[in-house]
Amino acid sequence: MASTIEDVAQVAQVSTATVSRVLNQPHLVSIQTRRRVLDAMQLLDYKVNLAGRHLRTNRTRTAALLLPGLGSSVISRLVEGVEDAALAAKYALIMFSTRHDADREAAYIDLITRHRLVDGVLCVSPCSSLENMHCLENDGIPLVMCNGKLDGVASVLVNYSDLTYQATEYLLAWGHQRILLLNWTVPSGEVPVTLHTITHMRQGGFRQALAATQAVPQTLVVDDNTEWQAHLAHMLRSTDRPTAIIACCDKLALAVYAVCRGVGLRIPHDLSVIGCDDILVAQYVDPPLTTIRVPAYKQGRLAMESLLQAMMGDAPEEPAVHLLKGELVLRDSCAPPQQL
Amino acid sequence: MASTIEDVAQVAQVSTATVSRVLNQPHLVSIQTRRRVLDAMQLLDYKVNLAGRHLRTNRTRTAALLLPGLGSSVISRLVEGVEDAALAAKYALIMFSTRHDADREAAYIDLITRHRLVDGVLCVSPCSSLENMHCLENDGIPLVMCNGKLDGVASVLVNYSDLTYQATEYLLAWGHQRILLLNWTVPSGEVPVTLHTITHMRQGGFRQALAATQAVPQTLVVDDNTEWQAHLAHMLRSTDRPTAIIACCDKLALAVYAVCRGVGLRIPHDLSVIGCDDILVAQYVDPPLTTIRVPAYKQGRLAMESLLQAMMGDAPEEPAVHLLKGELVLRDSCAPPQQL
DNA sequence: CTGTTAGCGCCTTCAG
DNA sequence: CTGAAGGCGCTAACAG
Repeated sequence: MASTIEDVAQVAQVSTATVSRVLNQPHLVSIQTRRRVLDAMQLLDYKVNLAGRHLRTNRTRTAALLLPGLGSSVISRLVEGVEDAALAAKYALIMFSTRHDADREAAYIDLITRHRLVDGVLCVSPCSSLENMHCLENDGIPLVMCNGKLDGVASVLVNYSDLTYQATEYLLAWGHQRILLLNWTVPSGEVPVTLHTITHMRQGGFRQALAATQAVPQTLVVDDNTEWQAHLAHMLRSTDRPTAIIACCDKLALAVYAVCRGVGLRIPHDLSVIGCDDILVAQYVDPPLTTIRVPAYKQGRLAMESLLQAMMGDAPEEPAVHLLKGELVLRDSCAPPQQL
Repeated sequence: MASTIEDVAQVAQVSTATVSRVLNQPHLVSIQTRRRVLDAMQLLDYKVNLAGRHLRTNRTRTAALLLPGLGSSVISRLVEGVEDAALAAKYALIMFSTRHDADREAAYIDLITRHRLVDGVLCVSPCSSLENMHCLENDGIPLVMCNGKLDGVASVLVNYSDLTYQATEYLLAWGHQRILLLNWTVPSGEVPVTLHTITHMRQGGFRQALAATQAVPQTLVVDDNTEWQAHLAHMLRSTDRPTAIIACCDKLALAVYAVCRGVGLRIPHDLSVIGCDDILVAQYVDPPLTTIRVPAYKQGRLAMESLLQAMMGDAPEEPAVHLLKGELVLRDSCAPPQQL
């Protein structure tokens, strides 16, 4: 059916070793021979059989990409970075999206380790337990993380701590005293703190900025369901309501917009709002949303490059940890607090 | 290093053939032997080497997923459907996102065909030329398309024609006479019409709905750049401006919101707007956006199931073409046209 | 620069 | 129900 190097060798009147060399170390083959081999390949419409190569080399040139989910613009840009780096090195990507489900993530990791179908794993915002990650470690499969940190594992982090600090400072500078942080819930169970860096970094930066002031940090935890919206509406109706909100993503920030309309508060006059991610529509809404922009593409690219290094075998002794900067994008959703 | 079936066979005191059977046709092995083999596997922490299996079976149990891009909620739900179907059948997915770039898509297809690294290809909203697709066909690699149609190729389509028809009817029923369709541009070059089904279906449904009326169909083509926004602003300032707009996605619809604010028109009083995709924020904006919701998860699931069938070898004679229904989600962005 | 050779790990007939 | 044996396509020594 499909032609093999043997067929090519026969047509080109050379040995299979030479054909293989043309494929992998062309500089070791004389121009004339190379030409003959390439012609034969074209003639036979030859295609390398990767299974054979993988079996022989014991490497698949494939990496697994473990994502928390798709459909977020940040993730998608991150993936583009990963993809570009992988393709430049001729690596393929097998994708798994866990949809923020720890069980699913565990199942995927099990699948990966049980089948040895990849040379390395790139894990973005891991949500499952520590054991799973160590499972990979122990198997000697190179691992790099984005937005998560584990001892001895290379990772590329965005400094959400500093960004949230900046956002909070920005609001403080405008005189806000009652600022609310709208943050994700941390999955329950004995999940290691180190994994959930974003949520904790955010919290940390927020607290740190407020520590030097009289302002009291308020936090509202957001679950999957929509109860938090009713809760927020209730808070916003009270007399000592927050005058500013920092949301952990733009979608949430825009949900706050809707809650405000329901309650009769106007942004930014009655309430300042800061989002995160800088999604496209953030600039279209009324008022345009002040938000945090994150170097997602760069993050993905760096992470993949780091993983490639590890897969190539020349991993640095001390696993690298990158900490990337983001920026606050000022638009019109913040203003001084109203005098009550 | 890693243990093989040979190691397992030795420990379990059986032949490698038996170990292989335990892996693939356990019912052919006696309970006792099976037990012994499984114990040995556990003891040795045995993992199948897929490369060996692939080489032997000449199948990789892997499918390629060719996406136009990530970061759209529709795509992400579609991918979830694909993923669920694939995993249920124990197939892995290799992902490629073309970012609406025909060259990139062609490169990916070349990669796929040149390496034979997948058993089948699932192509979503293809953007490159016909040849590439036939390239796959000719290679005998099973192919299924989403939102694109090619002769002899199975596909799963959403009936955007009908949906746009419905949306137009809805606006007509409210008395609109000057309706504008905001549609994507069709890539230039000798790109086959059959590929760009969504764009054309939309156009078709729109024209069809207006054909029975005196209303004149207007279309504005949206490019990657933002010039169209200035153009739209200009149109909206004219005396015979459109009184309603159908946008080909919610992001665009929300961009229209912003243009309206710039021009001083109010939605829905001065202008009715209908979007497409029902992104999360569509319900948060002011006014909540009337939009088209599409069964993306189901589409992905069906497409993958269809591809699995083909990869299993029992493809139907006549490649299946599914046509899925969507629905119009009524919110508050439409109203009767203002009396001028 | 090129050829010979020996497997990589697995599945699958064919016998028993 | 189980075992023996061959080979899938490729690469990497080792010779020449």
